Amino acid sequence: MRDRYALPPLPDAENGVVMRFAPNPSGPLHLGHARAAALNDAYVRRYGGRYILRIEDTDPKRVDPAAYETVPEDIAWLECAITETVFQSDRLETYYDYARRLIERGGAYLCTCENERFRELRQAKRACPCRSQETEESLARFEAMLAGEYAEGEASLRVRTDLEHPDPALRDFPAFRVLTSTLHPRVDATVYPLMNFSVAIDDHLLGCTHVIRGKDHIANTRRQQFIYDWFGWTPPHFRHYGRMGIEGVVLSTSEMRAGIAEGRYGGWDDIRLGTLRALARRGIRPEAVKRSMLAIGCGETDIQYSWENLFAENRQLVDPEADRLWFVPEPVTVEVTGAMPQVSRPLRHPGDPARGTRELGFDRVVLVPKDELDQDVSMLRLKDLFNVRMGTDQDRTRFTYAGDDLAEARAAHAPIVQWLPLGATLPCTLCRPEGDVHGVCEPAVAEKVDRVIQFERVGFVRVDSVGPDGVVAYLTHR
RNA sequence: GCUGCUAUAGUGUAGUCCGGCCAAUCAUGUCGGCCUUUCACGCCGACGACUGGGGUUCGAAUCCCCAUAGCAGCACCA
Repeated sequence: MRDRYALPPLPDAENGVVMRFAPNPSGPLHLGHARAAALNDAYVRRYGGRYILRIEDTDPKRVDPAAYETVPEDIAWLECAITETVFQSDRLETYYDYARRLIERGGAYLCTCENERFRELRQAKRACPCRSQETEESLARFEAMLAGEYAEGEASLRVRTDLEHPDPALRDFPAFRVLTSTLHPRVDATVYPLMNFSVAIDDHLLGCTHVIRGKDHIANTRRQQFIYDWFGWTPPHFRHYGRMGIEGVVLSTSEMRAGIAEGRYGGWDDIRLGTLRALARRGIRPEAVKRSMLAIGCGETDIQYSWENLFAENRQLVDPEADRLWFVPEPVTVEVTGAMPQVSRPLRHPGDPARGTRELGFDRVVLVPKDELDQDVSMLRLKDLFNVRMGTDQDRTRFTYAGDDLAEARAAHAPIVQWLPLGATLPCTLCRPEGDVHGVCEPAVAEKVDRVIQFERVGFVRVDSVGPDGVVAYLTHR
């Protein structure tokens, strides 16, 4: 039987691979990044080799300095087997050097045409005047560009491709531009390579054998091919997967940033966001994220992924480990008559009795979920305690002890309900994407900060914090 | 508009290269049942798809053509 997480084999991979995950440091990583990171990671683990984290920070306008911290953190959380980290901003001299070599080979020229003018010419499949310049002149003008003799927008180094190419996007695309209006947080530069140039140079120099990335890069792959051709290099094997959306979630860093700035979201780990930090905060395991991404694979079809699939992966991981505890949402105080004080000892985990029990003392008054009282039943089973008959006394619900026999409760189709003693509880807020629920929980929940537990009959939650106002927990999923 | 890619159940996915073993795989979901002092887990069962139309062929999810739909690119972003 086929492994659900198995990926198709890669060509020429038998002797190991060199792959890379190359994000733009513009913010924390999200599910979209996770797909690329997980796919590449899985192949490196399968074939052995190197896995490069390459920070693509050649556009200072798109660099968020904080991301130099958050991106490696996020990738570590995802447990990807990164073997080395490379910053493109450290490699500017290398790119300049290869630019000179490309010019010498006749593969690039320095263009000083106005943008709009160039676009018109390109559309018409016509060469711009700069295209015919001598190699020497291109070289000299490129040095002048590096020396700061051109202002922003005045010059760019273009790769000589094919003016007749049916796709105008591939005709003489730019490789370098001048950028002085925005300072780079890490380096002092005025000339930056464009993505297609730095990526082609780096993939070759770092020895990348296979590249897996989104299909939004298909045109870039063709552009990069021209660079490989000029240098006589063999390109890596490429594979492009389709666009992925997730129901109800924004996977755009800029949109998330705007939402945070406007106060619509509490931060990058707001549980309504698709960032890895938000998933972590909800109690989604990195392994569940990776498995989901591997199950999706690298098909070229666009997909609308469903949370259900991710949740199912996570539930499988979390269920055997999560201790069971009780949370009573919207608690109602009810007096129980006819029963002696006693101690109930529910199991910490029904599948693993060895983990022991916790103690809940019953003494006349209990807190039960409000919703349970609205049901059209006359009998209730207080879980791990006894049966009660529901009655009312002056508009208030009252319980009367109705025996210990579980079979009787089943026969009467009595709901089995979690409860808590009046005294020994902690206030608890359960945060869900649809809104918060207030209630009380067992005091033992306070020992579970940062862990995923199951609130029985409610769902899995991650205990986020314990403060003076009680416990804050996030609903992971049911 | 131009250039290109893709199209299997509610969702994701296998099968498509090399046509028959596919009345189409697996997971998830929904419903029902069993188990159970949780509405969880586990187990059993049911539901549910080859975008449409032509063609080639003894035979098409698979090959060809057309249509339709979606997506990507057409940035001095990555």
